[in-house]
Parts: sequence; C-alpha cells; structure tokens
Amino acid sequence: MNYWLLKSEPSSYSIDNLQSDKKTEWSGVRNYQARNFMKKMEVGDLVLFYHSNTAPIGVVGSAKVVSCAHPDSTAFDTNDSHYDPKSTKEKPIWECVDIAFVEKCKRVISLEEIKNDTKLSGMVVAQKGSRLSVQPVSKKHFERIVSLSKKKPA
DNA sequence: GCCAACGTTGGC
DNA sequence: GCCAACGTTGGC
Repeated sequence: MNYWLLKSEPSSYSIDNLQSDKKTEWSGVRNYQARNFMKKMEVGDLVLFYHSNTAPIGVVGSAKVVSCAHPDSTAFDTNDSHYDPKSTKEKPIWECVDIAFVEKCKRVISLEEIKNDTKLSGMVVAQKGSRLSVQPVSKKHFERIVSLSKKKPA
C-alpha cells in the first residue's frame, strides 16, 4: 500500500470535477518520471489531490487508485492536445491510472502550511522548483495531511 | 505576467 | 554525448 500526490490545475480538472465524476482516468501525463510513478501504483493506493496554479494552492482532497496503469488513449488521438505520434497502440509510451473520489478536505492544506509544518518537512511538493505532477508521499506525511484536513477552518 | 527550474530537442 | 535553444510548469 503506497501513497501519492497528484497535481492538477483546477481550471482544467478540480476536486469538484472528481467529486461529481466519482472516478476518472488520469490521462495526459507526458513526463517519464511521473509515468514511472503511475506504473508503480496499485489498486487501493491512496492519493492526495493537489491544486496548482490557483489560489489557494494546496491539497484539497483525497482519492484512491481503482485501476493500475494502462495505455493512455489520449496519446493516440490526433484531436487531443496530448496526442503523441511516437506512442502507438502496438507500443504505447504513455500510461495512466484510474482514480476515484474519496473525500474533500474541510479546508485547503495550503502549500505555505505544508512548508511551515515541521512534521511535513521533506515533502517533494514543497521543494523549490518541484514540477513533478505525480509524486510519492510517505505514509506519515499522508496521515498528517489527512488529520489536518479534518479540522474545521479556523 | 514574470521568471526560475526543469525537461526535451536537435545540431554538432 | 555535449550543450544551447526552446518549451513548459507552477509559485509568486
């Protein structure tokens, strides 16, 4: 059982979208490191859902992996903005997992709060210049964030 | 909108 | 295989 963090810009896909969709294919990832982490995901793994490029930035909810990595069909679709001619159905390059909504945080655990919390030190997302959109999270950090997210807004 | 950090591309 | 040029991400 592993823990992860997925970044998304809420203008393209937010936690509210996931809540109403119930589940979604995490397609469109075009970064090898991120893809390699998705290949390691297993059904039942838990995921922190993070909003980037917005205000406030931070963890907004959680999800779970409901299907392990499979070929990303958006890479084959010439009409899709994530189309990649190098990826073919015979030899797919890009993969994605399916995730399902678990819950929405009672408040956003902001990036600032993550950086200032000594119990969360070392999280990849808080590192300067960290652009990785799929990243591993330790059990300790995952549980800390979930417990912070249960508290009502101050 | 700016720009630092990072990844990718392609000439050599 | 090096590295400059370019494109993207994402915090601020």
